[in-house]
Amino acid sequence: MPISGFPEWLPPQRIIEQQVLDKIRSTFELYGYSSLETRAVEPLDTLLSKGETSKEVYLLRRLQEDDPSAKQDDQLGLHFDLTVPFARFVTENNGKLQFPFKRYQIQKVWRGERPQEGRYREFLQADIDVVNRDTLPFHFDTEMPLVIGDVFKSLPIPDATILVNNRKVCEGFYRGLGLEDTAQVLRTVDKLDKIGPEKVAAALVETAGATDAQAAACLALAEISSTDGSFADRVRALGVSDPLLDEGLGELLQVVETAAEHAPGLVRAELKIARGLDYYTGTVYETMLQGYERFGSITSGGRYDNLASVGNTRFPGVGISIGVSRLLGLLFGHDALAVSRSVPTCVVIALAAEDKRAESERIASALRRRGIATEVAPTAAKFGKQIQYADRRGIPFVWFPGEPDTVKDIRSGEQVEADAATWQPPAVDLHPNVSAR
RNA sequence: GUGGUCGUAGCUCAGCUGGUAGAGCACCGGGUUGUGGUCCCGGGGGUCGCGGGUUCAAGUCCCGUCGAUCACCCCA
Repeated sequence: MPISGFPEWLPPQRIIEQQVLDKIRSTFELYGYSSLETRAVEPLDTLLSKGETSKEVYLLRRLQEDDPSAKQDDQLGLHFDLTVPFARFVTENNGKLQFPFKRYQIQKVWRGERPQEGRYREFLQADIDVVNRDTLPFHFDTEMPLVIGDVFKSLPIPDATILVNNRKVCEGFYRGLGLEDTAQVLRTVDKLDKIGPEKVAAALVETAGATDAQAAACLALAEISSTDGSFADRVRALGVSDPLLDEGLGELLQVVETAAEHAPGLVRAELKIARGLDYYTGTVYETMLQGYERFGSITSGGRYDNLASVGNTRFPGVGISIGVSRLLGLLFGHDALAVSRSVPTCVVIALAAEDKRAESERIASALRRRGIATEVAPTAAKFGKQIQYADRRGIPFVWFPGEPDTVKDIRSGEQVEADAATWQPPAVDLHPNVSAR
């Protein structure tokens, strides 16, 4: 029986997932990120320390616990993202790490929310972060979208757009406007797509103490969107001035312009996005997959200047995380990915009779020694059945022992003489191929 | 966590106002004493998600529960 929110894939889907993970991993490493794995659990107060009290955290409990109601101090919870555990890890090991520290982490995370399509309670995230001691140069903020863009380019998936904003722009703008509760304004404006400008304006007046004019200005800011640097002029044209606003605009401009040079069309400044996690202090990212916009962001992250510290030393960071399970779940659900075979096997060695198994196994060994995934037919059934065994699984070759041996490409029907010591399948057939459907 | 919709063979679905289950595809076997994908013939497979209730009788009505999905919340 399935458990709600805990998806499990079938073998062909798992082949796709592993190849996707291989691409993600190799791309991360191309940019110099080191792999890290942290434990699944963190002390509850670590998980909740950054004000994420609304998070649905799964708790860990022993069956034989003496008194479940007592000892809440050292309560453990499953992590709900990879950034908070990473920040904890950095502070814990700061003496052994070299900064700036670039790491990637591909692990399961857990959130006790109501599942829907593309929303799970247990899911895989692929996360990169850069952390430095004291201050982190801003150019790392511009690197994040480039890494993600390269990952997506290497995968057979629809085009994606990375939406970028900067909290300093919003906070500076709101403050320059005379609104003090910038967090509340941000939360309200974030609902723009859902409830529309009229309701957002009304809510701003009601909950954030805005005047009609202030509310209108907030909406005007939220409407701004561009794939080049023109957004900055449009913001300035709104006539609000504030040092933080200027700083934010400069940063956002760098992200957009860097992306425009290295990956045209990938990034768009979108001044209405906010991102839920409230530890972000500057740049924020989210990603829309073309054709899947209604399922929300498949990648998100941002800059956090205050997440980690030891004594009075700060460890600011910036990171972004790919929602691997969401991405795959959506694509699987829409039958958008195909794989050339459902098993790793490249060659099936036919078996003429059960007492010839040793001979077939010798051929299989010879092929395996040279890296060709090979299995011997499970029974000495009629050759037609053995070919069918391969065909059902999408295995491209069937090998017939004989004098001489022959190998048949069952897609074309072509059968040629072959020597197990030298025969090589076409490179594309060595492993299952994942493609868009 | 709150509310709505849905849940019949592996898959897609049929089953009228309640009378104890069917099709196509898939699968297995045979025609084809041994190199498949066509065709023909035959076959297996369903506690109608699960539990309870109403009724002489429930796939069909009611309640609960689990699962899928949608909205809210939140977010990958």
